[in-house]
Amino acid sequence: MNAMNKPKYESRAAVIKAMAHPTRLFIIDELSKKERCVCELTEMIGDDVSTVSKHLTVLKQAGLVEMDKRGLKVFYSLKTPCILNFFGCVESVLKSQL
Amino acid sequence: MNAMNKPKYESRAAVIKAMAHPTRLFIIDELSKKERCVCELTEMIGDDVSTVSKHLTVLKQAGLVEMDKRGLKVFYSLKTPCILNFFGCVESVLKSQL
DNA sequence: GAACTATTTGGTTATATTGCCAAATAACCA
DNA sequence: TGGTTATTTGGCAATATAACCAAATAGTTC
Repeated sequence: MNAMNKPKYESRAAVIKAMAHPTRLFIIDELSKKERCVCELTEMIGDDVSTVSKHLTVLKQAGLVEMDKRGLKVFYSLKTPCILNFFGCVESVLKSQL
Repeated sequence: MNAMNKPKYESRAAVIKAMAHPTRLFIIDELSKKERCVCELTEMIGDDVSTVSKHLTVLKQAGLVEMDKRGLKVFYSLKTPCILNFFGCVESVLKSQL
């Protein structure tokens, strides 16, 4: 017996998994204010550029951000602002923990 | 330079990570309809009971579900229904992928 | 074309997650 | 007490993730 529609939950999980990292949540928060190039995000985060670049790739693959190359720089922006509504709920989960 | 408030994003990521698995998303969906015992969820999912039990532990630790032991059975229920609002946004991300 | 800057890709290592089986625990019933 | 059912826990193997460094790529400028 398997009442679970796997593909449906697998595709949802892929999107949510892409958000499930502190650095990527920070990036989402930051991009909700304005677009940013990789160099700016790297400066703010303090990790190696290659690490930040890989996080951005994960977010892009999930369809959460999009990129725009202008000259040497690549600017990333938030594609789906509705995910921001979610953070309020996450905060309430955290508060209910205490 | 590190402009990222790490603890804030780490605690948020912990909650989101708990959701980031197809089986756990299914459980959340199911519990949004009504409480369920481990045996019912296991039957629907089709994995080993121990696997389902561990998924439930992850959700409980994150503060997303709560349990109520009655006799031999343990009933789990959704503690924070606001996370359901999020799935609509996830679906729109998936649609924008095509 | 050479030098420079910004970003991505490849490779390696360390750590975390998942799923199964077997064994332990807990509550019920005869 | 002994047997049965429901759930959790421990342990193991397979796989996935994350971070760093080094090297490759792409676009600019001289």
